Amino acid sequence: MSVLRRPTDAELAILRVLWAAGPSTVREVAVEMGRESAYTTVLKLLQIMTDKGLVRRDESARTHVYRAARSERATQRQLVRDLADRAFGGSAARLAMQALAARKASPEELAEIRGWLAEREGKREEAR
Amino acid sequence: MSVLRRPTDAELAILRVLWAAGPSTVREVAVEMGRESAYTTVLKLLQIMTDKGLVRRDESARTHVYRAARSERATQRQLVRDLADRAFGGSAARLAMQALAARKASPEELAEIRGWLAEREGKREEAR
DNA sequence: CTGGACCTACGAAGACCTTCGCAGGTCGCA
DNA sequence: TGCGACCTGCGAAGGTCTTCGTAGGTCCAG
Repeated sequence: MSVLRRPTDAELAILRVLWAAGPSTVREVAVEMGRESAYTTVLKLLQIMTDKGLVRRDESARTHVYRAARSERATQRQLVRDLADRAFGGSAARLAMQALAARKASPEELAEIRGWLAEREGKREEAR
Repeated sequence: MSVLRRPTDAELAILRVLWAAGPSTVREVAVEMGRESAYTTVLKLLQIMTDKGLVRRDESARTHVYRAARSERATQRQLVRDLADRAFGGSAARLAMQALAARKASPEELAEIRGWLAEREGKREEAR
């Protein structure tokens, strides 16, 4: 288990599967990822990720079962923070604005954000 | 000039300097980055980045002058899109929400975002 | 003119990432 | 019992990233 680092691309692809499908075997992950990578590639990656602490392995059965060590949300936050630091001078708010500008958001999503901001505003008012 | 790829960490650190300081020589970039990396490391990176098309080099003088090939904004958008695809199912709006939740934004920033959303809302109304 | 300060180019080392083949063990069914 | 299907662990190849020393050229102050 080495230092905490952000997941690499291939690792993130595997985490996505684990988050969506829950605890899975190597084969399940490999199938879910299509035929893009060989079975042993997925296996190796999962072994490495276990060493890094990105996933946990249940070895009680012969066929091991892997699950993500951190939640999707927590990982997303880490990635966002990381990107904010590397490319937005540490400002997650500026990152958010670029994100909203970069891609059309659905009306539902915009509404959700407005709601979130309103709630936030409410809290600030309370704090006075 | 190879395929289009996202800038690596070290490359991004250099781009940050170029965006902030404008066209610069290797020495200027190296000084700006402190004593963390040797002069020749910065030089090599800038040479590689020139090959990749990330920076442009003016060789008219003996001491070359480098400038970022793409604007900070455009690069930020690329990075945001990339992260949205890799970790947010392609939804930049969900990324934006995580960003707002991940770090406290200043009131000014929140106000700016509200303003932006209001403007957006206005456009939608207009479009009816 | 000559030494020191500077510049670019190059090559190589070492660390990671990603890929996959192969070896060797286990399981279950015909 | 024996064979095929499966599993894990291992090792190595090939790519990228990052680092920096060294070589060789230019410039200018003394």
